[in-house]
Amino acid sequence: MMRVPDEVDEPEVLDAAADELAPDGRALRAERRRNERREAILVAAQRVFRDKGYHQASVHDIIDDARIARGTFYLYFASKQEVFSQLVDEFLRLIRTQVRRISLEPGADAPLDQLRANFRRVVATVVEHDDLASIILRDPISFDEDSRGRVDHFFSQVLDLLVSALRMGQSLRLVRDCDVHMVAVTALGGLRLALVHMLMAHGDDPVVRARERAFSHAEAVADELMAFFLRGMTPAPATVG
Amino acid sequence: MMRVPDEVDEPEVLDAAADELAPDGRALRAERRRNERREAILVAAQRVFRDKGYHQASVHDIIDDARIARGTFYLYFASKQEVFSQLVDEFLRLIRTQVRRISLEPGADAPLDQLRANFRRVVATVVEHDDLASIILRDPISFDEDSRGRVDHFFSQVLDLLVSALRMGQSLRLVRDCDVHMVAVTALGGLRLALVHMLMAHGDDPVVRARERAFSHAEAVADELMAFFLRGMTPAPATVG
Amino acid sequence: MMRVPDEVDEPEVLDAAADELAPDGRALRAERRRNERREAILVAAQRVFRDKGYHQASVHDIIDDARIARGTFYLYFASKQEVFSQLVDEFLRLIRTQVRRISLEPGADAPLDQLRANFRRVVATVVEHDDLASIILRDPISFDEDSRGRVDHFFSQVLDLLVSALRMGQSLRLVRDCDVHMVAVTALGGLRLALVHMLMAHGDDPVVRARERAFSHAEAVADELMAFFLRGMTPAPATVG
Amino acid sequence: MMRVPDEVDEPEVLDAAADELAPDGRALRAERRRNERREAILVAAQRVFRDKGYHQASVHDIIDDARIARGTFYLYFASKQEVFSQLVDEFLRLIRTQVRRISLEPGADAPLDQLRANFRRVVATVVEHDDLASIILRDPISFDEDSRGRVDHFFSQVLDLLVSALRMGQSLRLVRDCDVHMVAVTALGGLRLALVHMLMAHGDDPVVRARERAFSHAEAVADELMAFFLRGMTPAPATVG
DNA sequence: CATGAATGAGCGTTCATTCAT
DNA sequence: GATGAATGAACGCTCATTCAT
Repeated sequence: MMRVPDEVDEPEVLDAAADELAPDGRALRAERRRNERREAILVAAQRVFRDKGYHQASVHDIIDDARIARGTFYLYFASKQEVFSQLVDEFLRLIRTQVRRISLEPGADAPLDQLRANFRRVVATVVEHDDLASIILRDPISFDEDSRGRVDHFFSQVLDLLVSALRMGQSLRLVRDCDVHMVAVTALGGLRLALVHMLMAHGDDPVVRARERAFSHAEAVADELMAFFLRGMTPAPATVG
Repeated sequence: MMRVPDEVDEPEVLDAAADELAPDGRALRAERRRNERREAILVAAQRVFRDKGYHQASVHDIIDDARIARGTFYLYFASKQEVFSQLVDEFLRLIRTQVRRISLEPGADAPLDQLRANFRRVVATVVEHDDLASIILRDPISFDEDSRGRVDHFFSQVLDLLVSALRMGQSLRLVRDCDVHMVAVTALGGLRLALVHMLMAHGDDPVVRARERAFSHAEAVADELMAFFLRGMTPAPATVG
Repeated sequence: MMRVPDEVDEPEVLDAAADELAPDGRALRAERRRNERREAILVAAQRVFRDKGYHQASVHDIIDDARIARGTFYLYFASKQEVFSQLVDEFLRLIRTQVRRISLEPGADAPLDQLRANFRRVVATVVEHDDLASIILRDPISFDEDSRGRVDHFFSQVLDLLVSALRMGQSLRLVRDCDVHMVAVTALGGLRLALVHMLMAHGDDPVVRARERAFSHAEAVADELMAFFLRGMTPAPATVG
Repeated sequence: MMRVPDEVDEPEVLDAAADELAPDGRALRAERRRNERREAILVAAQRVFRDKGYHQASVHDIIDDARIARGTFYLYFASKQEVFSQLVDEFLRLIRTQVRRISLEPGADAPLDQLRANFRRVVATVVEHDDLASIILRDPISFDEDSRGRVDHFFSQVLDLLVSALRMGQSLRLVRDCDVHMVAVTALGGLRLALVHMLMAHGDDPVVRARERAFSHAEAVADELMAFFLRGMTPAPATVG
């Protein structure tokens, strides 16, 4: 989380410098202010989209929350669609960086440990970025067409990942004989709804929090999910995991 | 104001009587046409709501699809909300009639057979009413408030049912020690997404149908779902189911 | 009020007979039913227009009240405007027949007695036809253009009558030196609002009836109006009236 | 998250301060333009409501008259009802400030002089705000429910005022024995219609102006009204007024 | 003759986007 | 760069009138 501001921003600063030839503190500050403003709009939009969904959210809601003028919004984003699209992309990027292919290299951790680590990272990321996650875990029917496409594509990538993992598991005799596509879909659905409930457990409404307290501990959610996926409901001992 | 009593009113009385006691072909046909039209609007609305969600669907879309005038829509339904609400209610009713509590009476079928029968009935109903099911399986954030309430209530009833079934299973040593709420939520999420994919497998787009062909056989879906819920992914033999 | 039905309707019956050449009981009854139906619609329309005004009243309200089908309404009247127009005309005709020019012929009653008789007849007619009167006493801004024109014309005729009566009164030294047009307008306005309150006193709302009980006796209203118009508020004795 | 405190925010603070403490010409001009626009809409709405009444007037009429876009109307007023309501309230306020209770204090003017002053002020206000007055003098049946309530309440207050004034007049032997409620209503009705005709005399239609030229001089109208109310039509000398 | 289903222009209102200041 | 007034297409809904039965 700690970062040295100047280094990260440098490339942008250089671009700006090219315009002026003599970059002084003013340009730097202007650039930084621009980024802050942009970020503030994204944060406001996050809250609004989480609460209302894409179509029901209005630009009015966003600029109200961000305390900026209507026109200012359009200085930073070309449209309501664009700001939503960027939020979606940011979250997809976040999740993608948390999921790593399971390595079967000799020195690697046990596959199930790698799987558990993936689960835990995803769950932690969802909790950390709860607003974004709430948006993406929704049915994309309520998105604009572009974002719907990207989210659908993301989840189909996730499914592909799961399917290939299951196939590998089957070849290793770690996974039983089953329709891997169906199992992948079902597991993803279970994961998604469990994550939604976990977000409720971290929400503001105390009644909902109480109802969903089973989901309040993120790591426990991750582990219980894994246990369920691996062993189902029955008490027969699973030798793995 | 004084009037000589005469037979002036008789024909009317007879007419009215004829209307009520012996409806002729005309009235019958009118009634049937009315019902057909109403049904046609419901079907059109189903398609539109399935494709766009509640808020994004416009009355214009529905009347275009149904090929009727604006006013005609309002002859049959008081509002866009009402037609949506009726679709939602109809589907919830359909599903509720297909799910039966598992009986532990001496003469009853084995609990797992009863469970499997429930699964199969639900899956079959979903396939049979694919448009309605597509609507209800969505995130209710895109519904009107009333319908959202009813759907949320329905799914929370389903969860309650699952939780109590799991508890009973635990007391019978049929279900392992686990967080029943979390398992119930995860199973429901898995079921829901699997049903969504099954609906894709029954849709019109041949590309999608090919991709989802694993879900094309409804009964197989039901059975595989049950197997996954009961035994998870691992090959350890489950003695039950 | 008592009338022999057959005689009054005869001319119309003959018309119908011309069509058929052999008028039997059927044609007679049909004609009578037609008139009754027409009258029923007018009565229903009266109630509706009284309660809602012209533009706010809908054809739906009228056919609901008359318990007929939409189409039936248009069999008897070409439009909502026409039925309103006929109600207006009927009331104007009623009032016109009650107001008679004051005669100065040697054998005639005293002018003030004639005037009082006019007042009383008008007030009695308004009470008797309270629904119609309620409609016409309203501001004609809420009428259709045609009816507004006719009502405006009617009241301007009334004003002309008043003005000429006042001029005559002045020539007879019965009326003081004043702007007769202004006095006529003011008197008419007073009369109209008093009549409106009298109608309230005859309405259904018991609270309103109680508030307006000063207006409950029609003849007293007529006499008090005349007294006010002739003598104003001051106690100076008027030798006339 | 760690940030080196710097002067990044200062310019904003200064800007904000400049906005609030020393509004420049731009802000002032914007404010003025805003008020002008708002006023223009009110004026257009006045004309439209005067010509058509509340229900028959459409937002389309108003924005056409004001030569603005649909959306612009709703920038300044929340609804058609609100703009009407504001016009009504403004006029009621105007009139209320012109009517003062008659003082019987030793040093006060003669009661009849105070009464005449009230009449003249009201008449002058009506002439000055002819459009608003035209609206309010109409039958409130054509208003929205809220405004109808306020106007009805206003006129019932006026009646109460008249009734109590008449009662006081009776106790002072300045008013003859009569039904004060009925006299009050009749006087109010006379006043209202006289004002309506006075507004016609100040309207644009030259034919109407000619017909109503008796009402063209506002003060004369006020005085003639008072004379009529006090003395009626008869020539018997009234010692008062 | 009576019916009531069907029509579509019109209503009041919202909101994403533009642009002069 | 920031503003917010202005825009107008689109929304859900109403209602006077028509017409096949």
